[in-house]
Amino acid sequence: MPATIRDVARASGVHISTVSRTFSAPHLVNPETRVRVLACAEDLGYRPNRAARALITGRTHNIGLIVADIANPFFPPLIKAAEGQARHRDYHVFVADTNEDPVAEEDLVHALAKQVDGVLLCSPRMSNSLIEQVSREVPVVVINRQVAGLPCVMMDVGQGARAAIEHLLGLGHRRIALLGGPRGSWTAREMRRAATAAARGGGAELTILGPNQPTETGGGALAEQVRRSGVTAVLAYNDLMAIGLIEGLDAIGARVPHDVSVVGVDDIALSRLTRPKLTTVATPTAAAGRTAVDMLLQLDSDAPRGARGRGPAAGDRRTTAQVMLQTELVVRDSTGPVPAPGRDGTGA
Amino acid sequence: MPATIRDVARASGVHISTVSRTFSAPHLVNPETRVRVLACAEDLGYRPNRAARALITGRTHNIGLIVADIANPFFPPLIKAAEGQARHRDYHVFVADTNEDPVAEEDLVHALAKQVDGVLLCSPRMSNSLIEQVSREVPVVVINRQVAGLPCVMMDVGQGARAAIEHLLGLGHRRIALLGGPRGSWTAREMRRAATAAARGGGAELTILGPNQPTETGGGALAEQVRRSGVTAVLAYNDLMAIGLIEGLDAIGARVPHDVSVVGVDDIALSRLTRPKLTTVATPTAAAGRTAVDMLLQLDSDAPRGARGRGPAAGDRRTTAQVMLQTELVVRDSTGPVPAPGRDGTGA
DNA sequence: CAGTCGGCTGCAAAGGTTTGCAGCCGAAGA
DNA sequence: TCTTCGGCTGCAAACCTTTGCAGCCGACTG
Repeated sequence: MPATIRDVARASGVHISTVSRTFSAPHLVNPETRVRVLACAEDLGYRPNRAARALITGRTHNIGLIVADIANPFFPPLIKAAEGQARHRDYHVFVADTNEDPVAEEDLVHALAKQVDGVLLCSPRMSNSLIEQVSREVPVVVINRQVAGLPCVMMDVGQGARAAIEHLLGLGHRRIALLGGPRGSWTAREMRRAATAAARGGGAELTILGPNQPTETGGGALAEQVRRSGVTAVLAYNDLMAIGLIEGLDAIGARVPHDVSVVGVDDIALSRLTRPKLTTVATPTAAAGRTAVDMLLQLDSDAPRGARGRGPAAGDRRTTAQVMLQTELVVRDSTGPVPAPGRDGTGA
Repeated sequence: MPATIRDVARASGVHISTVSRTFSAPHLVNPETRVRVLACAEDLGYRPNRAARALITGRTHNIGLIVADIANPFFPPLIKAAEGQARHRDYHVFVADTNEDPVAEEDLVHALAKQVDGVLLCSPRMSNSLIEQVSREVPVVVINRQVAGLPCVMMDVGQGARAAIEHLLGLGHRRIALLGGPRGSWTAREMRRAATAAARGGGAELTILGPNQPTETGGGALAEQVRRSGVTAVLAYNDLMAIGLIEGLDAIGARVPHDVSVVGVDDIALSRLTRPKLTTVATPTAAAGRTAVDMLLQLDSDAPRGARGRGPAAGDRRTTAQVMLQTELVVRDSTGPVPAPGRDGTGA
């Protein structure tokens, strides 16, 4: 039923190769012929079959986007931006969700490999060595993680954490907790390192709680512990945890920011809607998505993996860009001056 | 570089057709041969090329999922569920975002058509007739809209709206506003119809405000109008609008639920996190995603669009299931008894 | 011993497209 | 008039797989 190149050729009285060229190399065909062919194609509703094209050109014009959890509000803006950018360049995007499972992640890359020109690995849970390994099978751009020798786009959460800690120091806080993220998270490590340094530099004591589930529940579960620890401020791994924590604290009678100040990370849409509005480190997720797509597409417009193309030549280590995107502290209502000493936040 | 079926054939000393059968019809090949082939395949890291396979079988094992706005918190759970279900059945999912643009929507279907076995049209903005038209090009399942003759999965927002209105009536409200959704939305129409009927049945007066942008901003913009209209309760098109409205009301000094009760629709994750927690009509979005995928896959396992398959035979109107999923009113903190008469909500 | 049958495998066409190569035609140059 | 050349177009191979058909072989039946 769907019109093929052959139908168009027959209808317009030319050879199929001419039709092909009309679409893929218009300058090689006589303008008159071209318009005729285009007219017939339009008429028949012909659209080149990308699968067949991919078979011979070696490019599918598809990319894969693998994330840990689509429903985590951090990802949708990134997915949206990446998809938009990709389509703008005439690429389609497979989106896949690993449910935070490193094994699923690896399987997914393999399953997708033959069907895409490259894969965006977003906040991967795999080990670095595994990432390097799969990157030999299909071009990869890593988001939210640094992997030596591979193109990466990261957000400077280190700087963000520092800014957050300094903000808290400025408000007089000297006992601060860091709610750690999930095990194996590059972001979590970076935050810890930067926060520790900043706290030390400011003469504050930093308590690290975690690793934890990077969810609202994960944050809520820590309320008791935060309360008991006697800290007056908290930097959470992400907004979800921060919000969960605020809920949890509220449930046990500690008010934010009066008794405890809380800072999140990501600036998800939600953080503007909770009460109190969340002070947070804004990460440029949309920009990250766009940048990563650009890098991936750049990457494989360089690499001619034509039909008979062999693997990367020896010494072919491409210039693997690593981009660090800036973050920004957004001060809202969940942080305030340190409570007067002697009060323990019980409100008594 | 990637191993082809030929490499495996050579390595295991059989013809390529035997290798092919080893994967696609194992029972046709001698067990001994089979294990040998499988071993070689494993060895060479061979994976069948789905594009080449699609070329001849006519099935891509891909589906398309088209949504209006990935970043709208209503969609991610649906996307996640659909993707999970699809992958569970060995299908991959293209996700595309139309930015609420009907034209982009149509283009997208066409662009994807050749590359997928079917498309999920989620809360489409196209006209019904256009949907029918594109459905002749590629199998389609429509989510959140009823289109005659096409498989659809809908959520019973009518019932939900009724339940919400009755809940408000039960609290004593007699002047209620409905914040309408975007123009052309089936859901918006259903809600309006059901809400009107329910209000009339309960002897209440229903004011309809809209159509509106189905966003937080859209809701916030209506705060003034709601306040002036003198209603004591509001049913919003969705949670985002409800939350925006609550924010807006708060900004002009009207408290929820003390002065005005607000009900949303969707029960997005966010609605549990705002203060006050939102009373809302929960829609089974994940179930909708899964169901739609099942229907789509069922659909084209019926239709043998084999290599030489022609279009649907005359009188081939398949039994096009239309599924209506139940909704449920979740009562939280944004609704309360009608304010004492004589007070106008100014707090005076 | 001839014939039949079943299980397994090989053969080759087909699916829709791209692309290097060769050929055609007309025009320009000698 | 004969070459040369450039601009278009046709030819056919190639990409990787599936699948109907036919062939092979050994065993069983009569």
